[in-house]
Amino acid sequence: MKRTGSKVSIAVIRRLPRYYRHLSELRQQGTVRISSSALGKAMGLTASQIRQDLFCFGGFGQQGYGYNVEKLREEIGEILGIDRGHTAVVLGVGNLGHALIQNFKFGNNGFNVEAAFDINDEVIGTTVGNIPVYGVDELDQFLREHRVDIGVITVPRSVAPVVAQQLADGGVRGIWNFANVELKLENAEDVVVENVHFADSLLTLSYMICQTADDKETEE
Amino acid sequence: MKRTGSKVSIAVIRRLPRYYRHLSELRQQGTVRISSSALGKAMGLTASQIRQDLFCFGGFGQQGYGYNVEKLREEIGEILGIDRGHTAVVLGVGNLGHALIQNFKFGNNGFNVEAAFDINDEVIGTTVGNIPVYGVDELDQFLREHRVDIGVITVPRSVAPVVAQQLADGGVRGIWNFANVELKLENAEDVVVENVHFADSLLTLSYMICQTADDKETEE
DNA sequence: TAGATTGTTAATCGATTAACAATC
DNA sequence: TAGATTGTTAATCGATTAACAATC
Repeated sequence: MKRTGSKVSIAVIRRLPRYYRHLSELRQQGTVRISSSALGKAMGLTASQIRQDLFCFGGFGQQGYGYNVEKLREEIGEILGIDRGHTAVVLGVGNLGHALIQNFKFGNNGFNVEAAFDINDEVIGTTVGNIPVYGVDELDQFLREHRVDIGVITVPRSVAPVVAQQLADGGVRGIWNFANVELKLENAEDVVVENVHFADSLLTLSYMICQTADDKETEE
Repeated sequence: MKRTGSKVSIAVIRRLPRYYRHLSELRQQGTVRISSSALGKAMGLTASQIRQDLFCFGGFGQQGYGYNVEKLREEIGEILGIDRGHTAVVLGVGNLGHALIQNFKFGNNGFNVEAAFDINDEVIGTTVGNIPVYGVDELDQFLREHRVDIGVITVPRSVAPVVAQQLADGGVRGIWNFANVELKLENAEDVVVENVHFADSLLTLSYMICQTADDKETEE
């Protein structure tokens, strides 16, 4: 089990959810065991890298056999903290907040959404997919009365920093940020911010399609 | 200008949109010039890395002065292809498709959304934020009649592969994929897929908040 | 047992950082 | 000119790949 406290690189960490997803698919297909080379081929990674990645956490395979899909999936899920009963609140019930609450499977990733908050009187007091919507003025009190692990920020970028600080002060441990700003938090050393920057993603795609077009022209 | 055809690493490319965003903010604040060290401090990068990154494209600074914010922003924008008049179509007008069309500023990133497609008769024929919604059965014809650079996939994961293949066959150059599947395209060597995996992002955050919690316990 | 495949160390490769001459 | 800061090469660091003994 060797839960080494020593740093595992962020590159490895960001591959874990992909492993988890692929293993979940394999499990659904009824695959019982898989070798590092087979998994690598399916995911576009080298067998070596997969073994090295898993070795960071102790290695969950068996020589001559490979990895048990079900077991490896569970182990990775545990590493990612899917079994910890994390809780979340959503800040901003606009189009994106709505979309996340209604379509995104928080439960599959070990999170339970406890409440949502907005400033718009038209949505306050309603529920979205069984989640109650409160006014932002009730946020501080809610955070005092409930253990909330993360806040999901889907408010406009202008108010995002304020809401983020409020969440951090209220004791959340992480912020999942969909607003297109780099959040800078005060007195919040331990609060982790994970950004989802749509624009960055789209611009990367923009660059890459230009490249393929250019390559064709110069035929290199 | 030295537009070297030689490979620029993906790590560098993925930093370019961040540079662009920060430079846009600086410009709005009225900042005229900035040094690599000042920009580095603001972005959490080393000055060396910034100069090295920009050097990949020829370097846009001036010794003893630094970088002109406006000019550097424009240069990076050009590298990213923001000025190329890219076009997009959105596949799936559910909550997420709606959110993207109405809230995400495609225009700021050099994209114009030409149309959206869905299977639901209730939305077909309507418009969302001035974008007409057609039936998916009209997609092939639309792609034949219009130059569409990218397709934005916000359909359920079960139908995503089919739609993606249709887009690729129809000649798009990129796919911006929000469905939680790894797309495998046939006969589409040049089609670039950029994934936005919400689950991967959330699970990474989940891991990281577990870490900070564990660190505290073991007080290392 | 023989074959397969991992765990784990070593070698390689690439990306980041450091250094400094060039030059504005 | 003197000071500042880049462009650019060299050094370092870290991540990926290769190799192979361990072992199921």
